[in-house]
Amino acid sequence: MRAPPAAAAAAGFNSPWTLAIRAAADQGRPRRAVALYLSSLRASHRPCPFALAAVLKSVPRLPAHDARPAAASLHAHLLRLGLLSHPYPHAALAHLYSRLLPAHAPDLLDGAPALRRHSLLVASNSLLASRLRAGDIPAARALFDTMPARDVVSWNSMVAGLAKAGHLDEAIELFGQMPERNAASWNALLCGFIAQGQLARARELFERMPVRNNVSWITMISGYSKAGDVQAAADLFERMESKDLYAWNAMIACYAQNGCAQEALGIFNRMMKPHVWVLPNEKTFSSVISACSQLGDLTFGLWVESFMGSVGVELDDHLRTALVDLYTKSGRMDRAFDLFRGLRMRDLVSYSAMIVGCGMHGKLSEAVGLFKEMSDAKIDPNAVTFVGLLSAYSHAGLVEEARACFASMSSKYRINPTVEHYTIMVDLLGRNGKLDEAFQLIMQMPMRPHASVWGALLLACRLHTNVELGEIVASKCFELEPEETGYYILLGNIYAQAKKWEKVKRLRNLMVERGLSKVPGSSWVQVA
DNA sequence: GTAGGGTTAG
Repeated sequence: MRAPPAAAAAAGFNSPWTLAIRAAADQGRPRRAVALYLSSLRASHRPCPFALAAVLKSVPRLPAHDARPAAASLHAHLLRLGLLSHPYPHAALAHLYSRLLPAHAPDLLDGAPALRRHSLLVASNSLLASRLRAGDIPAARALFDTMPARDVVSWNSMVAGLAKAGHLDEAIELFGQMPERNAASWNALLCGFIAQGQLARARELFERMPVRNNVSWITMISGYSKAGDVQAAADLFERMESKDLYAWNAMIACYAQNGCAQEALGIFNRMMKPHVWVLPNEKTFSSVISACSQLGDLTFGLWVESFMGSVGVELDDHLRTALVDLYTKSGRMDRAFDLFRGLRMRDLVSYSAMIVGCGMHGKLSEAVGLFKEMSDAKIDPNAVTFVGLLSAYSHAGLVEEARACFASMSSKYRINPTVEHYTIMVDLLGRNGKLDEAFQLIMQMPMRPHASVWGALLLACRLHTNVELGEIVASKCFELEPEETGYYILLGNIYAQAKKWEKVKRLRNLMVERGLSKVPGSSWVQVA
């Protein structure tokens, strides 16, 4: 933490209230920061400009719909108190508006108070950051080159901005020229390597950085997480000395996003232990709910929902969407619809979650209605949306509609069908007796057909007792998943239905030969 | 006060 300029080192800069508010803002607990500020007002009758500056810092971290009203009321509050021209709250407010309404960013430099040198530097840094956030590297560069003074924050912003925009060489060059470096400077480079997918290089840098802070660790952990290296992420997490909320959230998200739902809940439980006890926030619960959904653990999900209320976490749109996903997967469609209707803003993710849910539960007209509503709202669908829509048609057995929908993906929406879309189509065509068309579709797939695609067709061959195609398809399945006995059973069922007892016997011998014999014999004839 | 970390969908 930079010391305040001598003149500003007035009482209040490091008062307990200010420190607590600043800490809450830095820990990503904006609501707590606001609550603390309100308490500070009640506790002392003299409002403190430094406390105000600290609370303003937390406003951009509030949920989007709360940030603007909060900014407006704090602005009015400043005016009423006559503190608008105090350099600290003024700079904080200017910065805040630059984040919420970036178009107004140039206003940052015509300050209401006569800006002293250091305040001018802070304001310039805000403007620089705002140009970098907008991705306008030339404008940022121009400002950086003409700034009368630069401090480590200016350099850090520039290095981070260049690195994230993919100009790694320039970032490294600038980093080399820095007159002074702190942990954030190293983090800026680290972040750049990770953004470019250079994990090994990032790790090397991480290991030889002279200073590391929690941000460095978490940047590295989430880098591994995005690269799917869960083990590397977990190893780093365990090595961390003081795990803050961001660290716990990063690890829970890592597990949840990489399909390790059980482990995600395990980490959450650890953080809830009395001797650890870190107060969770919205991000924590997003990942936890996603893990519950993957596990289909409705009971735990319901507990989480009520627990959120008890720790004062508000149900925002992200959380609602995560819950929509959980409830649709658990078959609680009414509850899911209620949550969906309560969204402040419906977006691609929430529409897709709901459409997929409708698809899973055969609610065709709802799925189609939602898709239309979403198109009317000018929200472009993505591959997930079509998984939902296609499975809705598939459930209803509407071959013609599904074909048209599938074709429109690439022709109208420029979305390449994935294995999953092909699987749904193959399953639908197959179940409706269009075995040849399904087979042709698999042959046309631009990617390598996964066993599940062939498996869907094999199921259809059983349904329609097609021995000839069934044998071809089964051989593909055996090849792709040699350990999976289910395909042998399906083929056996086809033979049995066709009364090809000789083939049944030969298949059983084949299974014994391949060491797959521990299958109850009864399942062969069950369907016959 | 300005830089830097975690965010939901099949």
